Amino acid sequence: MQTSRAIKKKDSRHRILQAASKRLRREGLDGASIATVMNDAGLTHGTFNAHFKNKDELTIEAFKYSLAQSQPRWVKHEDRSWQQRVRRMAAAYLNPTHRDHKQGGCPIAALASEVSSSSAKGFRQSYSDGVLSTILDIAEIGDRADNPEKYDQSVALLALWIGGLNLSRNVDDKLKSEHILKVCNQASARLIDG
Amino acid sequence: MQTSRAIKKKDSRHRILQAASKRLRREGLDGASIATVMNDAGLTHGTFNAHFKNKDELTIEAFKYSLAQSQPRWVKHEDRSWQQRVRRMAAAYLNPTHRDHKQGGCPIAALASEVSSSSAKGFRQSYSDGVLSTILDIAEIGDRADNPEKYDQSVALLALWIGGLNLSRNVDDKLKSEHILKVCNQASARLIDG
DNA sequence: AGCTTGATATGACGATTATCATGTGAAATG
DNA sequence: CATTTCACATGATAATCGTCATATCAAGCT
Repeated sequence: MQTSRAIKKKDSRHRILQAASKRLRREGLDGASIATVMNDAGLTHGTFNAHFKNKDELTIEAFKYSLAQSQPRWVKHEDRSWQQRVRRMAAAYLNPTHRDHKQGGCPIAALASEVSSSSAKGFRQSYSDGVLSTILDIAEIGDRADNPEKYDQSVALLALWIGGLNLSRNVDDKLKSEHILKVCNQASARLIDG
Repeated sequence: MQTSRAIKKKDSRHRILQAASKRLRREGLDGASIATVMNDAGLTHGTFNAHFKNKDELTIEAFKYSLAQSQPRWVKHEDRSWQQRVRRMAAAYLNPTHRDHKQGGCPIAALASEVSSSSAKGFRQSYSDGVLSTILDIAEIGDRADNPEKYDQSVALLALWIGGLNLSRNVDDKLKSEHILKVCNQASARLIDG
């Protein structure tokens, strides 16, 4: 049975994860301090250990949480073709809204250059798993062997998207930033149309 | 005149920048603590202020330093064509050696996802400038107007390279990591050959 | 009702951080 | 050679961090 206390705790954990995933994406691995996250969740910092073993565990869980949240990005639409589908996904990924909402956006892009220097081994593993499953999601296959060509195209697309999104986030000039997004969109189309 | 003291100080500053640029690329913005950097440079942490105003200034200078160091990556070779040149650069960028030597590699890739959350405003500006000048370096032009098509191709290439390098750094499986590099190399070729 | 459980609060701990005031010793100056 | 200058060392400072021991108080159980 779910006692009201258990429900309350589950709800708190959910709020903590929600807050942590936002901070994680917006401010990076070191930015999401426990005190800040707990405060965002409406709790005091000392209660943290009751919900997570330590910060590494929170980081891993928050990453998985945000990855699951951004999963809808890759789900099937009514697309006429895979080419059509990829073009739609590129447009959704490489656009000013996603660029300006890092805290709610793709965690793979948001943490791309921080993972390798993280001391949390489990987090690196989770990120790696996330990348590989995202590639398969883009390709709409369960394994590379199902369609090596599509898999390889998806790898290049994800690389282009992550790189393009981060470049656009880091270029001050608004016009140039949006030009980067546009150009990467076009390059996506060229990569699939062959 | 250069007194021996002035030479010594210049040399110390050089060693600090060298150490900081390595730490910055390997461990990110927060990883390069002053104490660690100064220790790497063979000095004590307290002396830091004699060389730099504060940590933000060090970060900016270290970034510029590493950008200048990796400039040779883009310089002219005896290439038969721009296509040939870009193919050579892609191969030099997207390879296991560069992947495994983050501390000596491209600072744009090493900090790609950390810049936007940095509190150091001057650093974001420097990074932005670095990105834009790198695009021009790849295109071998002085301004986008000189050759808009080449400029746009260079934008997409840089995005693909940064994204691909970071993905390969963050995928645990060695074979899959190297496959990512290979695939992005091929995609580079397709983006230029049209 | 009395007792136990558990979710959260309070507060302290050591470690690490950036910054800065002061001390020291050797190089530069006259 | 006496004095000044300056690169660097030493040590203190306050702030922030992750972690944890203990307290509180309401929910659940007998």
